[in-house]
Amino acid sequence: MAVIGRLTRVSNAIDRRLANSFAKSGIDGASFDVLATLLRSGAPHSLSPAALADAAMVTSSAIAQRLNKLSAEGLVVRTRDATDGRSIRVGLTEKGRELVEAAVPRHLATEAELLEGIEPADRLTLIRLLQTIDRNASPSSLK
Amino acid sequence: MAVIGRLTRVSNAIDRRLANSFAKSGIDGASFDVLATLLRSGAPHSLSPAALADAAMVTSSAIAQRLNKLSAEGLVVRTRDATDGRSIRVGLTEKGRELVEAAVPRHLATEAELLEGIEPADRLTLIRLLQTIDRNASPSSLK
DNA sequence: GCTGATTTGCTAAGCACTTAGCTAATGTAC
DNA sequence: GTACATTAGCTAAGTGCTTAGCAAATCAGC
Repeated sequence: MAVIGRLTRVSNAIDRRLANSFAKSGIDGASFDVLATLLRSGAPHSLSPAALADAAMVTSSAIAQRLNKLSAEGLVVRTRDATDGRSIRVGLTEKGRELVEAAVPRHLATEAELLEGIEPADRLTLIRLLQTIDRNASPSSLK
Repeated sequence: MAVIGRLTRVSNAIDRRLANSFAKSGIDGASFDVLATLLRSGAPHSLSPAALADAAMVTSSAIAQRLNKLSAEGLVVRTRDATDGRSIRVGLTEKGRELVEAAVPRHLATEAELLEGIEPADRLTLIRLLQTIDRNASPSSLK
């Protein structure tokens, strides 16, 4: 048994492994998360802080702090939205784009290493089981 | 695909669910971790901070801070080890024992809920796959 | 078109962890 | 038996998250 404990443990191990991979790209996991989300969004590589918070599954406050850091490093720029004065557009700078484009392949390689020795069929099984747990963990009626 | 991302996501969902369960017992996850480890250790329910850090997979510094909190709440007591002046024995107080004994059944029930709808055979498969990823994540030669 | 409610993003404060570095007790080499 | 290294636990400082709460812009009802 001890499924839940093991899952948590593996998640922590994965975190450490990925952090190690990101460090080699001169970045941290939270920053990569933001930059990669912007990159994936396609041209013009800009999203609102709210959209970034949603994608990262953290609070908008956490995103504001990540953006402060990334902005100070010159990896993203914040510009006011022309059509809605409340909104902000977060865009990748040239430097930010180059950094994340270099980090992505290394990250994918690390993820591939983590799944080495697991057959495609088993990967699908794993996804199915995780989905079940996810549903159990987030019941609409949270007691 | 996206196995790794999903695993991290599920782990976070589990954390939130367990935190919700612990809250109903008037405790937090980190505190429960310490108290339950002491309870599991059997009579006289006392371990060293180093042993607790090992079990919780956090630094000894983190354990020292958890113990400061638990001690202030009267749930554990620190006593010097008679045979080794450097060592400390962390023991459960009566209050701490009662609290954790009340929290355990609720915690087990929550874990059971999380695994609802997963057959015993699938649980074994899940454990096997997680073990593989764990091994991949912690290679002796961490590059 | 004005007023109150909502949306958006932010800062401040609190929390639990980490790393760095400290003190005190014990072990080891000679 | 003295000097150096090691072990055990701790505090201090830094990090990145959370919740609480703020200010500014927009929306909705009348």
